[in-house]
Amino acid sequence: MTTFDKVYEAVKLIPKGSVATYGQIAEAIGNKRLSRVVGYALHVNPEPGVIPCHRVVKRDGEVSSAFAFGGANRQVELLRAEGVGFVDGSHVDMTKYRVRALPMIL
DNA sequence: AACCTGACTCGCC
DNA sequence: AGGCGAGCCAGGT
Repeated sequence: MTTFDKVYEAVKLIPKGSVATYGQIAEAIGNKRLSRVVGYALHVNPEPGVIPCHRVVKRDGEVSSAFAFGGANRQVELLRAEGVGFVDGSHVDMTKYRVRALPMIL
């Protein structure tokens, strides 16, 4: 079980219609400072259709600038399709759609 | 094998 | 309040 695998596991646990921050993923796998690694993990291994990386956003709710499935705009589209609301064109309404607590990965 | 970099976050100035 | 440096892991050069 590598750190990357844990990241993927945590991301898969994000409920549909909600989003999680990189920090929350990092926290779920044991170290909140891994937030950076979380992003890199999804960057190099976006396993399309398996890992819902579009549900992962920055701490302030802004979608990442380099999205693998066709641009940040595509990510926003996917989230909207799941019922996630936005405060503007690129910021998720974190007060309503951010997951309260993400299960710890052991 | 070492060094650099990258979807981030937080603390200090 | 905004800017900068540090800390984390893996892969490429």
